[in-house]
Amino acid sequence: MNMKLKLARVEKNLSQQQLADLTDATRQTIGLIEKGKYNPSLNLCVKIAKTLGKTLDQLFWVGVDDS
Amino acid sequence: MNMKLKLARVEKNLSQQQLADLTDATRQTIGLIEKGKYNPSLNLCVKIAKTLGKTLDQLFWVGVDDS
DNA sequence: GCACTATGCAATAAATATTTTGCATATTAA
DNA sequence: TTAATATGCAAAATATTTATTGCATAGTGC
Repeated sequence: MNMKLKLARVEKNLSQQQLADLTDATRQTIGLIEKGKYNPSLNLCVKIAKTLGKTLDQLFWVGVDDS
Repeated sequence: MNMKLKLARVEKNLSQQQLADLTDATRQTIGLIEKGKYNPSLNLCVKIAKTLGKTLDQLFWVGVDDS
């Protein structure tokens, strides 16, 4: 479950469908990534991060300072 | 051409083959990623970054402060 | 109740990452 | 010269992401 991604999306008031449209993906793909069900490509990760105003690390890196 | 990745690997004195072994990938995959020829999965990016002691952003993010 | 949006889940198809194998060149060391 | 390492390139096979489609449920507002 990628909480950081879900939180960043909700903070921007975007639905899964809207984020999918903005990143040339589908709703299913976004949903599965948020659920941690798979393993997106780097390009898609970058698109998502830029769309949400975050970096790769902020959305997809398991940092040492995670609680 | 992913220079940041190549530089980080060479700084660690690793061959493409050695990095591939450490990340459960193949030499070809590492070579193609360094050449910018494709689009690795997030999991592989994370493995590579951890192996090289870097973060995703340091290897795969096109930062605003790139010269 | 009824329409509408948001999300989850699942099967199939399509696209593409990754592996496997082999051969090529350049470099370095014995 | 010969052996060994490092890298590039390419074709075919495999694995996995991603798209497509459809149906289900919960919530909201009319």
